[in-house]
Amino acid sequence: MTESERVPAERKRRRPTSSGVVLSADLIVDAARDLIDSQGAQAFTVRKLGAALGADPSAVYRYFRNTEDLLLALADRLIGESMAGFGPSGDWGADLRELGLRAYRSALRHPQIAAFSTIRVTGRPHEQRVVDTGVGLLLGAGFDEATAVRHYHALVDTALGHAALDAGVLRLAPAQRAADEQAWQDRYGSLPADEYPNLHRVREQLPLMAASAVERALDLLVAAMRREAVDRGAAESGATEREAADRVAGEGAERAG
Amino acid sequence: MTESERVPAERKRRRPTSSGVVLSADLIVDAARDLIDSQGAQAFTVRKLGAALGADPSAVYRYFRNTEDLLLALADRLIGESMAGFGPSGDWGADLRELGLRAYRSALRHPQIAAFSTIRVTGRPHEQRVVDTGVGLLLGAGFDEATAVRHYHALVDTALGHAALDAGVLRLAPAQRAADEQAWQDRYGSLPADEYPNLHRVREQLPLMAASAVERALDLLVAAMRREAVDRGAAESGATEREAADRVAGEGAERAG
DNA sequence: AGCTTGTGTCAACGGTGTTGACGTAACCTG
DNA sequence: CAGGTTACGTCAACACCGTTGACACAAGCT
Repeated sequence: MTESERVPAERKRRRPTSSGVVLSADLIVDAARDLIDSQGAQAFTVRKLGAALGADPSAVYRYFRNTEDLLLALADRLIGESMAGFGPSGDWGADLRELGLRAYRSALRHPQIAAFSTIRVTGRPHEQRVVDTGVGLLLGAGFDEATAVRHYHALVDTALGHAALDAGVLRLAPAQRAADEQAWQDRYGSLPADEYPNLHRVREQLPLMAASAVERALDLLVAAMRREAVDRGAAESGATEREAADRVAGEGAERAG
Repeated sequence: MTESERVPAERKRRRPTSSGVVLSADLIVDAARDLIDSQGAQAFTVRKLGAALGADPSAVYRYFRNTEDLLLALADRLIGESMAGFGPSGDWGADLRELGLRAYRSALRHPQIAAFSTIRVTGRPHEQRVVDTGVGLLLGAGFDEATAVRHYHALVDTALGHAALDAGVLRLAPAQRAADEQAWQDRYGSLPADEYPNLHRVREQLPLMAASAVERALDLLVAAMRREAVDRGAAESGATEREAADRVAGEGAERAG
């Protein structure tokens, strides 16, 4: 885990800090996550991290090249956590939806990280595991390699994109969020029917926009993929489909351990 | 435009700076955009902005409360620019796709701005115009009010979400981007077939993931909406039941507060 | 002409990430 | 059990950052 330390070799000389803590890459990642969770996103600082660890801030640089490197390691850990306990149900469409939702939720749980690091391909083990699973679901559904990759990409990026979007709302201070919402209602609440006829017509439905659209977007994506799979299945014979699905299911069970 | 100045009143005493430039909110927004466009996102700094303007950095605070206020004003301008020249073609699906793509492109054109400003509802005229147009397209396609709002929301948020995602890549310096891509290929290029069977199988298609998935996602969304519209048209009487079910299902996904 | 005051400038504060030098303690060798 | 290497924690410093309060001055009004 957390492979990209500054010095990739295993550590032997584990000297405790002045406060007695024995540092490690994992411990630092833990502290970073706790800091972000408890203090809020903008409270994350190398100096505060050092204080939370009971160590000099610069000690972090013995383990990570820079803060971004550290945040990437944190992002990968979150990916792993979000997928804990996930196992294919047999319905590839529902599984893909679940996969996207899990990515969304975990990204959203840590707004700062979501807005900053879901944008990067971490390329780390947890991420690779998820990609393998997701692509496997689509291959099992009968899509060819290129289409499976493209559809997986569209689905996951959509989930993460919504997360990045919604994370921004969470990053706002509560007071400002309330003010924003009020301003929104003020502006959209009373619309001139002649100038904005469509907005006027749907004015009673506009509060629907306050909720995240991620589930709806995922539903639509999966629906489109399902339809496409059915069309493909009608054209060819669906014999291969069941075999591949079995392969995916077996792999998911193995991952849990 | 640019409404949220520190002092909303119109300015009268326009004293030139030491370098002879006469400041204004618009001029500052212009300079900020030029700076971001030319120097890159992370080059944006109040101090550098001051230098680019030929003024003391603190002069900016006579026009905007803080940097975020300034960037919001900039975001507002971009919304207007992105929709310039848009006109419905008659194919509502294609128009919706175009609407989403325009939102995506304009957000992406200024990565730094996209990363944080797509999260805010500006509630200003430009935005209202876009919402009215998009909802109108869906109403014209035969969707009821609630569905039109929800589908518009899903489409636009997906486009903006992808923009926020892809903007992160653009925010990286070119050298780092290349290094990232190389690292990505190294990690995903040679994966053990036994551990990652699906990734191994699609390994030749993985470069497809380097490109943005926004068009593919929009295509899938529009395809799903088209299919739904056809179904609704075919069985007009059964619409009410499905609608009620939708409303119940949609209530679970509120943004966390 | 004189007064008010808006506005540009200056200096400063308290932060930030990051680095290079340094000492010391932990491990390896003998 | 002694000595040497050196990894790693610490310290001080650098170059930035956003933001603010005091100040000077010129624009505009009376």
